[in-house]
Amino acid sequence: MSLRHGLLGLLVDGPASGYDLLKIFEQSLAFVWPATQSQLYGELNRLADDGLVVVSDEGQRRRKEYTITPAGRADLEHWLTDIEPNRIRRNDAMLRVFFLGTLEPVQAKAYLEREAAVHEAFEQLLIDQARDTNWEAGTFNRYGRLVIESGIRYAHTQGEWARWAAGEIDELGPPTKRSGAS
Amino acid sequence: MSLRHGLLGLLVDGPASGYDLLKIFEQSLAFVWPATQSQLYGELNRLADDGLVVVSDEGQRRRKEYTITPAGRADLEHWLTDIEPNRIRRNDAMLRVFFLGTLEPVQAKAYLEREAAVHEAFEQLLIDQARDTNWEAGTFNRYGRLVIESGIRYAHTQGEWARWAAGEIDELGPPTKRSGAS
DNA sequence: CATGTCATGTAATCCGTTACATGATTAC
DNA sequence: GTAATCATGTAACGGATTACATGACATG
Repeated sequence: MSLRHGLLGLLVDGPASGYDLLKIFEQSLAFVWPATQSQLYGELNRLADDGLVVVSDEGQRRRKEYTITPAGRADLEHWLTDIEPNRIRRNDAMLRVFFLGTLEPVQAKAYLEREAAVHEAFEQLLIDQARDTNWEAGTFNRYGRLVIESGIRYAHTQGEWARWAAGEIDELGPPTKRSGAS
Repeated sequence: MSLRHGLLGLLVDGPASGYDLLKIFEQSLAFVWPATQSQLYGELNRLADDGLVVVSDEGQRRRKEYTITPAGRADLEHWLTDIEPNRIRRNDAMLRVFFLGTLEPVQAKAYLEREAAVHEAFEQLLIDQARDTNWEAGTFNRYGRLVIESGIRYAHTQGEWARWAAGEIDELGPPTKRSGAS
């Protein structure tokens, strides 16, 4: 139900169309909660069915403008204060690390160095974005700054970790092959 | 396709049943890639259909022991070296931070302090687990140590971030309510 | 009048979760 | 003999991804 509440949260800042919300999603929420166009339009219709938003205006080009209702605001607040966040954090890149021992050490090391490079680049991207954003405008952006700071710290430690881990490979030595050889 | 390759990776360490693999998943891979019993048994059958594993033995109590095939090993290696990891990291807890401005500052602060506490507790849990594990046994565990170290660093920085963010709330001031009030 | 952008929707498929169902063996 | 553990499977449902489809308006 996170997409649903993501949309409600954006609508607190004012009425918007699905198209508007999609653009905002892509620029801001996408790194913590990506959503496709399909999913977003579907969810808006369901929110309207449930009375958490209303179509407050129909503009040109079939545009439907949605406004959050009091019920929607209540639901958002309930979500924020009473529902435990889902702590499940799937991490494809980290899953692979478990199995690096099945590769030659050179390749395992290459994998970790690539990870380091990716995180370092991403950190720089976030730093640039933080610098170029006007943090004054709107509640939403003010808290967005906290989120981007978390992203920067995350990318930084992951980069550091990957560099350290790449160094550890030499000490771990060659793979032990069970079942097949031995 | 991560569950699939997680299973293949575990089977490199030797033949195992679905039941065995489920236990290993729960203890080790679960924090980076949780899987349910249902999903796991289903995927093993699909792996067998695709010739990446074979049923090498049928034991008591309907137990089926799976062994990875050369094709399975090749597929695992291909995944590890040629396929870019999926970088999408959905984060329910962080999504909420975008919308903390819709709450009273006291509540926003409470949310972040709770986050800090959760991460600090989790960090301690991982530190204890790292201390109590025998890191000598098997390739798998040796790389598992790198993963757990990453978890410790992640939990640590997230905890630090949440404490810092809680402190920032005072400076961000009261929420600006658009659409409804104003 | 053709192309681009604004704007919304549907359908197929995949992955993951929850719940249910059942059988075989061991330990008390 | 009954409870616990080992062991595997199915069915229903929901969320996410991809692809496809279409319409309306603006610009050159």
